[in-house]
This record gives sequence, C-alpha cells and structure tokens, in this order.
Amino acid sequence: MNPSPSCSDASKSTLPEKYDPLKVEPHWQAAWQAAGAFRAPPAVKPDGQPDPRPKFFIMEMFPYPSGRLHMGHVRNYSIGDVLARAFRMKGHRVLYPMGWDSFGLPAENAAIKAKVHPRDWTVKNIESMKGPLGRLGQSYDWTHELSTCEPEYFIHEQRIFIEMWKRGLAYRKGALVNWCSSCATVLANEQVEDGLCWRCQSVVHQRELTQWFFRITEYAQQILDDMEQLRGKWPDKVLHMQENWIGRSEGARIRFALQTPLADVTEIEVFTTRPDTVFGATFLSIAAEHPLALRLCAGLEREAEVTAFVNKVRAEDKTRRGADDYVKEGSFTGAYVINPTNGRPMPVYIANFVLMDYGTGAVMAVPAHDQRDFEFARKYNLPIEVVIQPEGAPLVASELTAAYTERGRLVNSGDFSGQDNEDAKKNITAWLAEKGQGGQTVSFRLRDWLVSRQRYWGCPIPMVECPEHGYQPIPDAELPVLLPTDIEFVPGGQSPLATHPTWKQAQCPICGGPARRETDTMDGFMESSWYFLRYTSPQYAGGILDEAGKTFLPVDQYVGGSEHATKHLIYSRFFTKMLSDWGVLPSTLREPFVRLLTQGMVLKDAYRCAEHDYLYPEEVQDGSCVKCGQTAQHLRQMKMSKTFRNVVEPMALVEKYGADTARLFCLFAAPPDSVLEWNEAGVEGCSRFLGRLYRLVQRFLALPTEGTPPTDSAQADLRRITHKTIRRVSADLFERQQFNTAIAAIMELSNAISDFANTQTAQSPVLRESIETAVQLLGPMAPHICEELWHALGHSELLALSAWPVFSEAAARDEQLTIVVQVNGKKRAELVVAAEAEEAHITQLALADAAVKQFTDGKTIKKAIFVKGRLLNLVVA
RNA sequence: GCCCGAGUGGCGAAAUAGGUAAACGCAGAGGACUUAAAAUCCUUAGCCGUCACUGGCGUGUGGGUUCGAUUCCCGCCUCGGGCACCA
Repeated sequence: MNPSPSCSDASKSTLPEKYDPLKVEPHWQAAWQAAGAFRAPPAVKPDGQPDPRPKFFIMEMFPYPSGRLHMGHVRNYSIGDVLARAFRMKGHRVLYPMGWDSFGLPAENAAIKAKVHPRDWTVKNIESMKGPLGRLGQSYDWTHELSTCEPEYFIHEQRIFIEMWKRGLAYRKGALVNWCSSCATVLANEQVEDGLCWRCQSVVHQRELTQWFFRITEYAQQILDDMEQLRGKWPDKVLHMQENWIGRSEGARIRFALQTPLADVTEIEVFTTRPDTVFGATFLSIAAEHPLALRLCAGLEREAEVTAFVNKVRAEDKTRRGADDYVKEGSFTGAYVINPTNGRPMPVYIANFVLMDYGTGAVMAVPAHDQRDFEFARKYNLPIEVVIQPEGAPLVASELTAAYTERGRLVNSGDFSGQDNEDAKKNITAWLAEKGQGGQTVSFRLRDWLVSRQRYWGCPIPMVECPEHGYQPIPDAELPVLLPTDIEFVPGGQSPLATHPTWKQAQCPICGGPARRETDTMDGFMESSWYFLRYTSPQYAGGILDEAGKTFLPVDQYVGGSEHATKHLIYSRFFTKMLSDWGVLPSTLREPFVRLLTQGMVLKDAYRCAEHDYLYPEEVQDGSCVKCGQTAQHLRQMKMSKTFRNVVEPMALVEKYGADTARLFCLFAAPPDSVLEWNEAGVEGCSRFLGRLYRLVQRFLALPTEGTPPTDSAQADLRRITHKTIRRVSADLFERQQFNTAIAAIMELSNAISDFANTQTAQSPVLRESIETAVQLLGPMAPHICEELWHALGHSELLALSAWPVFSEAAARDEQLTIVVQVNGKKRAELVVAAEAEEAHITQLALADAAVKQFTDGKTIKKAIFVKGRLLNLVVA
C-alpha cells in the first residue's frame, strides 16, 4: 500500500515545520480506510491456509444513537481503540466492530415532538454519529456494523423469543409490575433505581398486569457459579454487584397447617433461612398480596378491618413501601396455624413489610431472633420466645431490647435443645422433611425478567393470541414481524401498536381463525443481550452467526460502564448460557466476555450563581457571575451534564487540538477505571507533549538505520531506557491496562531522547531506534501524529500495521545500580555500584561512606539486611 | 443499616512480590530567546529548619507486625459506589 504523501513525504524525509492536526488527521484516516487496515482477518486466508495469528475480539458497549457524541463516549472508545490497535501491532487477528443500539424511547419521543418517524430520526442520528467516530481515529471494522432496529437484525431476536417460548423460558404471568407513567410502559426490576425509572427518573408505581417474562431465574445458579471464570478478569466491583443482585440464600421451606382449613387450602408454606429457630416461631406474617390474605378472614367479624388494611397496603407503591419512614404495620386475620414442631397455635397476620415476590410471600415470625419480628411482636403484644442462647448470660425474653441474631445453642427446642444453631439448621430441616412438613431449599433475590413493553419503537413480540388456541408463535416463514409504518404519534398513554386499526388483526397459525397480534414490543435490553454474537457475522441470513463468525468468540475484551453491571451484563451472560444449551453456540462457550474493563465517569467543575443558577465557564470571571457580579459557587467535579453547564463538546475539542490530544488526555489524566476530572490545562499539556515529540522527530529524520552498536555509555544508556520503556509500555497495555502510566513512560523516553540529543552529537542508529520506538509505542494512543512521524522517518508501510517493538533483555540490563544504604531503616546514602557487586563489597563501601559513618561510628552492627540490587540496611545499637 | 472501594504535594496522579515516597503531567517560581509578547527551551520545586548540608517531619487518623509499611493486620474518621424490609 502506498498512501499519497500529501502530508509527510517519505521519500524526502521532511516534515512541515508546524504540525497541523486538522490536516494530518483526516489524511491518515483516509489512508487507513483506503488500505482496509482495520478489516478483521478471517481465520482462513484467501489462499485457503489458516491464519496462524491468535484472534482478538474487542468491543465497547455500543451507543444509543442519540445523535450526539459526549465525552463519556470518547473516553470509552479511546480505551477500546488503544487496545485494538496495540493487539493488532502485537500480531493478533483483531475484530473490532461498532454498531447501534437503535430501538428505544427517545426515538419515539422525538416522533411525538418533532413529527419525524422514529426510523428516520434514528437513521439520521446514526449517520451524524459515524462521522465524529471516524474523526476520533477509531479503528473500527465498519464491515461488521449492525443496527438493532433493522429487520435483518431483529428477525433473529424474534426467533430467539419463539424458541424460548417453546422451551418454557418465555411465559406470561399476571403480576404486580413496575409502571412508569412518563414512559407509559412497564419496567424490569433492575430498571427501577431507588424507586425511579432508570431512563426518565420519574416515580415508578405498581400495577397489576399480565406480561411476558423470561425465566432468567432458571439460570441464576449458573450465572452465580460461572463467576469463578471471571474472577480476576472482571472488576471485583461488578462481580460483587451481580452477586448481590442474584442474592442467593439457603434455607428451608416449612409448611404450617391451618387450624381451620379452607375447602381447598390446608396449610401455609413459608421460606426461612433460620429453620433453627422454628421452635420460637410465635406467629406467621403474610404479604397483603398473598392469595390467602382476604380469604382467611372471610366471614369473621374482623373481615372489614382486614380487607381495608389489605387494600390500603396493596395500593401503596414500591417507593413508598421501601421508604425509610415506612411504619411496620399489620392486621390479625383471625386465623391460626399450628407450629409443626410443638403444636402451638400461631396467629396469622398480614404484615405490610412482607414481600409477595420473594420466597412464598409468607414468613414464620421468630421475634426473639429477628429484628422485624421483634418490633412487630412488641407492637402487637405477641409472645416472644428465646430458643437460641449465646455463651454467657442467658437471654430473658421479657428483657430483650432487640432480637438476638448471632450464634448460640438451642433451648426450648425439643430434641434439638443443646445443639449448636448452625448444626440445628441442617438437623431440623432434615427432621421436617422426614415428617413431610418441609425441606431444604434455595431462594434467589433475582426475579424473572419482565420483557414486554407497551411501546412502538422496539422489536415486536412474534406471537398471536387465538381465542381457541391461546398464545401461538408466528410461523417462521412469516418472520420478521415488522412494525407498521402508518402510525400517528400522539403524546401520552397508549402504545401506537395497540391503537393501530388493523395491525393487530392476525390469523391463528393452528386453526387459521382470527387472532390478536401481540402489541407489546420487547425490552431494549433484549437487543444488547446478543449483539456481540451478531457482530461476528452481521450479514449472515441463515442464523445468528455463521461458522467463520464463531471462530472469533468469545469477546476477549469488553469495555464499558459499570452502570450496566446488573442489567446488560447479567442478561448477556444469561443469553450466552441459553444459546450454548441450545447448541447455537459451542457447549463450551458459557461466558460472553473474557475480560471486562469498566471506565469511570467524566467529571468537570461547575459554577453556580445564587441568582442565575448554573453558569457556563465563560460566564464566570474572577470567581464572579458576569451577569450580576455575585460570587459564583465553585462546585468541584460534577458529572458532565447540560443542567450543570459543564459539558465539553468532543468535536469542538477535536477542532481545537485534534483527535490525538483529546484521546491522549482521556487516557493520561487518570487510570481507566477511576473518574476522569476534566481540566483544560491538562489538555494543553497533552497537546504540548505531542508538539515536543513532533519537533524532536523533525530534528532527526535522516539518522542511519544500521551501523555500529552503541559505542559509548551515553548510547548504551539511551538504548537501555528505550528497551525498559518497551517492557513497561507492553505490560501497561497488554496486562495492566493502565494507559496513564504507559503514556508517562513514553514521555520519560521522549525526555531522555531529548537530553541525549542536546548533549551528544552522535547521529547513531541508537538514536533512531529510540525515536522510532517512542513513535510506535505511542501509536495506539495518538495514532495520527505517530503515523505521520513514522512515514517521515522513512517507512512506507502503515504504523497501524507495523510490528510492535521487540524487547531485548540484554539491552535493558543495567550495568550499574544505585544501592540505597539505610541505618536502622533510615536512608543515609546512595551508592552506585556495578550490577553484579556482592554484599560484602557493598557493605565495605557503605561503612566507608561519610554520611553512613556519622550514624554507625562507635556502634556495633547487629544485623545487616541486603536486598540484591536495591538496598542495604545496617541495624546498629 | 449491610456490603464493597478509596483517602499520597497547590492539582491530576505514580510507586508492577514489604525495600530510594511523590515518576509523568498541570499550575507556580527563576532564567534564556524576543524591541515586546506568545510559542519554545533550560533550571527549580512536599513541609519545617539551616549560610549550607549528609538535619527533622511527611502517604486521612490512632495503634500493631517488621531491620524496614503508601503497601500487611486491628480500631476510628471522611468521601465515593452498590444493596436496602429478601425473612
């Protein structure tokens, strides 16, 4: 390949005096494009021979095409691009794709507001985001691009849905669901954050609706178990969040017989993690939503009171019920159950803190050993019975001020009295199982995934409902089910699909009779649960992915935000396991993402005036508001947002400094996983560094490429630093993923080259090697300027495709070392010695050192600690 | 409330197996170049003391382990994140 040298001229080895990123960057972007430099090489080469290079599949979390790129994207994609470019140079077959998460509510809102069709709005936004991504220098292989709102994409999603339905993994269930009235749709549990909608932050209410669910709980244990494979490769924080979200707890189910059985119900089953305390259970609490809540009191004089209480609790939304000041209340149903361990009658209460969708919606109350039950018992004067005694002073029920929840020995527990409570858990559970009263069980906090959405701009659920045959899938030949295009978008309420005059009219695939087409669409998280698979073969029509595509799996490196820890990342793991079980993916492929890097947020200072609220930076002068002169409040490091008026526009930044500077700053200012504090002076600093490097290279374009090895110590030193830098940067990029230190190392090398160039006259190959190494090592971070310099240094092939510098142990070896001499652990001197110097020799030198002598004279050396190559510590007394 | 993570110069940060604390960069100070400025280059730079140094102090805080602790252990404080009646 021979890029047109309109910027640097390789043959003449000259560079324009001044570096102009706005001219140079687009030039090399075009050259990479023309060379197809970023096309993912297939496993089998065109000549039929296998490509021996290891594959490397890297991707970032794809964006929702809002039409605007923000700094968070720039940070995310810079990190991904560095890794993609570095691994490419390291000799990997890199697949680095990009796509669009293009179904979703904003498109629909835009349709209502601006009267544009969601599709047109989305397609236009994608177009307007692609340019800026290219302008950043992202090395994506666009031949693998996908957009999830396209029928060629979502037809596979509809097939997955149908397969799930056939396997009982997709089902309909009437339940209390999270309803966001602003989005006019339901939400999955993980999409409710602090009682608010994850998308629009409005309060979520509960509604009784029948909806489509995915049985993700079926995979809960596997999702938990397979985290072992991810440990050390995913951030602990994310694994921990998933663990908490899944919330596995071991316990027992215990059945309590009703004292007065109903016609069809004779007992109430509870879930407990404390079967060891069952002898101390003195009442039963059930949820207001429990099917027996209203039945137990039927016909009793308490009926009206209980019904009123149940209705009151049922009407309260989740936010209310989770609030700090929510008062624990209950109502006695009038019914009793029998404690199977001791025959004691226990009153059954409705309690407003018992959750219907965890365990069985009923709990045995042991007030002596559970804080909630304790408070409840005190409030309603229910008996408290101690059945676990700690070591030391025994507990007396009437004197308790709080429940005792620690370990101890059982008392008042029949044959189990005297046992350690941990042993008793197992023993009592086994005993109850033997009696047919219960057994060991596991409960998860994770709930099934609610996937139906009452919206238009989503993937249609490919089902019809026949009055005769119930829900039936659309026959495969009729897929994909497309969205109707003749839609009028009106604000508020009903899904346009439900109100469309004809779209929902369909035929039952079994009897051919009229059937109602499902008007719900799928949750947007459905598309992102498998897009990484589709990236490998986005054009393949025969299924989700083809055989060649499979060779790229799994994703070796995924880069994104930790805000998806319990949503997207759990769903994707669920899908991978499911598809692997079905044989769509190899049976050994159980996890989608080998390594995960979660980048931190981008923050910036904000200013606020008492009168004019948040101010743009240019509205603040000398700490005062330019509008009214009042002192502006300086708020440190707030999340970048329009509200705070502290947003930095990526493209404005690129126009001012160039993409390389923007990338470099994002990578240099902080380690990737911590917050990035935006700071204009820091950006200037990065820009200046690139300028320094440019001028440095400019001075030495015509150095000899070959010749004598280092002939003096200055050259040997430079060579040593060069190779140490190769080692450091390689480790930082390929193992540690610490780009800030990689850049610092290259800066040090650049400073060393500069020092050498200023003091030495040798036009040596060593100098050339060091300069070329610096340019290559920086290439993944600042690809354009490095590509320019690389060609100016006389290379005709692309830096982006050049081979990563090879580290030489011999060249990096130190001849002399600085040994720190400590006396009693305090540094007193430094000695420069030959690398191979022995302890005895160093000790001798140390004792002769004036500074050391000052602290050792007249004292005896009791002990000497010698750390080879590092330090000598003399312990004196 | 419970569970994680983090606290290092004026600022962002570094220290990769317990071994020179502050690499690299920003801001600052001084100087060179310039009629001047910008840009650039050089020097300096934790705090205190000192003519000076090879002195003292110093990684949120109080203890501990160690010849030696930013690093390991225990208590406390502050900040950030996650979960929050999960029985």
